Amino acid sequence: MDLQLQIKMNAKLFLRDPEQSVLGRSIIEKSIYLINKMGFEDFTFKKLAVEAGTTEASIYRYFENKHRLLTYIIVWFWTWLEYQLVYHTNNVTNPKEKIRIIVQLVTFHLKDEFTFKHIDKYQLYQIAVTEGSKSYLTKHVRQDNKDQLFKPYKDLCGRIAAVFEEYNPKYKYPRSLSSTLLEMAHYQFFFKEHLPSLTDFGNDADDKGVILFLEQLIYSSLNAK
Amino acid sequence: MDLQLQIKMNAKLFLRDPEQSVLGRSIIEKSIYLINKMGFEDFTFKKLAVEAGTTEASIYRYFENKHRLLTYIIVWFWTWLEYQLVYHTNNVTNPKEKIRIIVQLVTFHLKDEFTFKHIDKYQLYQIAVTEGSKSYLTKHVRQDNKDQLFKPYKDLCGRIAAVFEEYNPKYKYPRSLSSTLLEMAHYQFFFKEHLPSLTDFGNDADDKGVILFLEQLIYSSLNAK
DNA sequence: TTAGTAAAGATAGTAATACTACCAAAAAAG
DNA sequence: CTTTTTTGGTAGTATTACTATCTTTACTAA
Repeated sequence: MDLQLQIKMNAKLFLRDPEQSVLGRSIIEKSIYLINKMGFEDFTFKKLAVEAGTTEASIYRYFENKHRLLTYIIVWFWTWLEYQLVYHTNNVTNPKEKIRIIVQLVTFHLKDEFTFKHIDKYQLYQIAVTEGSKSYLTKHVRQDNKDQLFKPYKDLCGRIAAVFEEYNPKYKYPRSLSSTLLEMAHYQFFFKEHLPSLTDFGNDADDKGVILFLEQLIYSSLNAK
Repeated sequence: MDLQLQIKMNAKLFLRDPEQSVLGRSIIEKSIYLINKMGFEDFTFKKLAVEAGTTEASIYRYFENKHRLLTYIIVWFWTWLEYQLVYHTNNVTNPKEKIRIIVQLVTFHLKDEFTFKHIDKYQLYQIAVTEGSKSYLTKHVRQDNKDQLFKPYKDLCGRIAAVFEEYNPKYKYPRSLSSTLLEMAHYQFFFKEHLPSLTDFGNDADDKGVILFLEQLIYSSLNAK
């Protein structure tokens, strides 16, 4: 099965909707490739224009600046994560099973039925790990938040928090535990790869250790009296 | 009591040691002021030169580029945190009391006896919260790590992990729990201020909720069987 | 069929940024 | 005291981050 899904994005994220044209989709595709390859700091609209076979001016017709483009792709990723969460927990009643699925999802270990011609989800995941927090760690975070740019992240966080509350209605920090899970899924993975002594998984070939740590963190916190 | 302390920095962090000259110390002082005021993205060496009453070229004699300067002040902060940790837990034997001190320290709620003429520690703490992770979330993190730039962060993480192990020698993830604490102390604080629905402390006037959450997270994880 | 309109491309230009090369003054060392 | 080293100042370049304008292409609707 090859399901098609169109992710609807907040119109404030772009000047012209990149989903609606060949050039727009190419801009997204090549951004993901380039940001992942060279890092957000070295990524420029000039390089993107060359890669996409167009000009800087044309890219500026879609996105105000490179930070908005980063926010666009990161928000796309969060929105996709929320879709996946809903899709995979739809018929699941046991909150313990839901939590298992959530951890698999945020560590990118869940099989995904959806495909997007112009979006390489694994590359996008890697960008989310390394560059994701840069989308909100800015001085304009409050204005961006007012413009609802981070709604998909907050919705995802809220949905995971609701599962935590379902598991233990008396637990006092469902949202903070949820944002901790979301951030740490990325950070522990980054640390494991690049700064291994900040983790206990330095020599591991796979991500099982990270997953076990996250599960231990969640369950011990939710089960504590 | 007004204790003096000279923090020794890895020589790879600078081209010329800023601690050794009036201009150097002014560069550090004004960087902290400007990065905190305008955010790292809008901070430039030109603006810093104007603020410090010098020229761009003079600043380039001290630091290769603005990212290195950010790394310098963030690493300084980590080093200071480790000094504080050692200083405040020196005569403490009870690991539970040590953990209480650690949480107070990483949330910046511990009284500090040391002063530095040119470093405003509260401003530096705010930079650590918002810009800290940008020092290592780069494509050159591996080379920087080889150059030992992040040693103070790893040492701090290791020291906290050692306390966790002291509290429970059988606990399997002391380092990951330590890096989780260090990151989340900053992130929960940032979220509380700017994206409150990612936390459970949106309406709180103080940081008590964040502190209780972090303690609950640590103790439930360390106490779980 | 053709006139209208919107998207995309081409070209050029500006201000700021990131950095380098080189020069001058002061301090320290022999 | 002269020489060398340190330190700061001046001036430049390439790149980046945009903006403006004009032409071409493409689709759209009378």
